[in-house]
Amino acid sequence: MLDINWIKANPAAFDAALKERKNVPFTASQLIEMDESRRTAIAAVEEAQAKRNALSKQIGQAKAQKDEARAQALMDEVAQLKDAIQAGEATRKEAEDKLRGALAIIPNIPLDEVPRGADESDNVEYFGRNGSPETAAKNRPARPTFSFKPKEHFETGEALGQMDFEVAAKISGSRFVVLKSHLARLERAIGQFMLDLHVDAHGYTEVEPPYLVKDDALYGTNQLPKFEEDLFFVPHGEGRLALIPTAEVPLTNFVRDSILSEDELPLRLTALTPCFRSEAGSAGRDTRGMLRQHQFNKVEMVAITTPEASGEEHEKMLSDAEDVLKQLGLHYRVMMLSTGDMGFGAQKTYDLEAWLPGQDTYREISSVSVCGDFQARRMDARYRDKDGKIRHVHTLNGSGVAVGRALIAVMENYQQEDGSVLVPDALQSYMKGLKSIGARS
RNA sequence: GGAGAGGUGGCAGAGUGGUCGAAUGCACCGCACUCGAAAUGCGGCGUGGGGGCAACUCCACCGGGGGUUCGAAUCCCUCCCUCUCCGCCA
Repeated sequence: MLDINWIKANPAAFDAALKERKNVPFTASQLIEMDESRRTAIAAVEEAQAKRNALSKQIGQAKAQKDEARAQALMDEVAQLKDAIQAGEATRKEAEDKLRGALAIIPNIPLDEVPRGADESDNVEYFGRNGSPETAAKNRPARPTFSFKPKEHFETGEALGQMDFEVAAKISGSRFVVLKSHLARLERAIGQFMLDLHVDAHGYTEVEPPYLVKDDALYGTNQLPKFEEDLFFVPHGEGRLALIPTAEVPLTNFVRDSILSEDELPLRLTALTPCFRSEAGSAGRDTRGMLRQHQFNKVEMVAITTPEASGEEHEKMLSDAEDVLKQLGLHYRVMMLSTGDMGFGAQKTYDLEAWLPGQDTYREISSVSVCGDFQARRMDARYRDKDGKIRHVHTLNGSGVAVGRALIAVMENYQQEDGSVLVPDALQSYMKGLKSIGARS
């Protein structure tokens, strides 16, 4: 949620900044007009309320003095205000709802350094603050070479008899997978390894959050009101709960409706959870394999910071995610998303794309975003700074990383010509020392 | 799921229809005393919004929503949550 006062002060910047973002339904002048109506309505109703309060106070005094005649006269007078107040309040609510509803579907303003562009073809490769293609090549795992034609993960998995889409379809339909045996264990190992890494080496607090959340929480992290069709809901009492599409939802909402003190920041949380997405708009995309599923596991990182610290925290979070891929020996690149490719709530997003030799391409395996105070305004998450001033926090979130996609990357990068898959060094202790997953395992 | 009790400021805890945004204590901030600190004394100390250059002023908020009333923290309805007991249960 953007600040209407900021829009009022910077209408041209608002219109210019959101030009590159998709589906921005309002101009600054429209929003400013809504705000004018809102404030007019507030002024009207508050004037009537002030009058009513003053008269009511006099009634109390008159009654205390046993002056019933005067009390009655005042009561008659104030009774006439009642309709005006009720009507005024309705007008006010309508005006406020209209403005809030409009602001709720307006995406965040990209930071200046974000490349302007229409879609992912305008994304720009990123090598770090002081990085270059050379330093990146030196510091990241190299792209593997193969003496045979590498297979896609589902070919390998099905040949191993440990990845089963048919059984999954029987049980749950399309976009589900069943993992078995050592591949199931490898999936578990990857998740445990990543979670441990963020907790032990990167300073995050491990969290086991609820997987079912309320609409309010979804609103706070931007899934509602605009992206309802991407979610799974279950009925609950008179209402409903949603299955989390990402642990970002429960973790970020930790700070909803609260005023933190500055020395509690930064707050760094991580969780390994299943994620549930209906993938409503992606019919026909990535239908083969387990790249795009209705359910997958993911390790999520969330950070809550001061406005001053969020930029640096974003770089840290990126490097925390990169560390996972480095330790797993997976070749990757980092893309800074263009304005047209960024998510709704982001000010700036880095995507980590792992090299998938079976697909002969890079695929997104992590997305790390800084949201500024956009979510904080929606959640009313604030902190008291050193001078006692209350300000909105900044929020960041990033995958660290998607477990299912990491499994794909491991399977494709560590595959052998005989169809077996080597276990990366970092995972062997999680696999009881197992070094290779073969057909007989 | 049933019965009962409760939800008030950072915390504890008064307040059952009018001058209550709310006593008191703790915590916190400033000042005085002190070499310094403690103790003590004095003062300050909620959030959001409207108006105003400002001083300031008005409105709303006592779990959420709705209602009664000239007037609601206080009365009524409803929902949520917490606690105790019972039932069920991984």
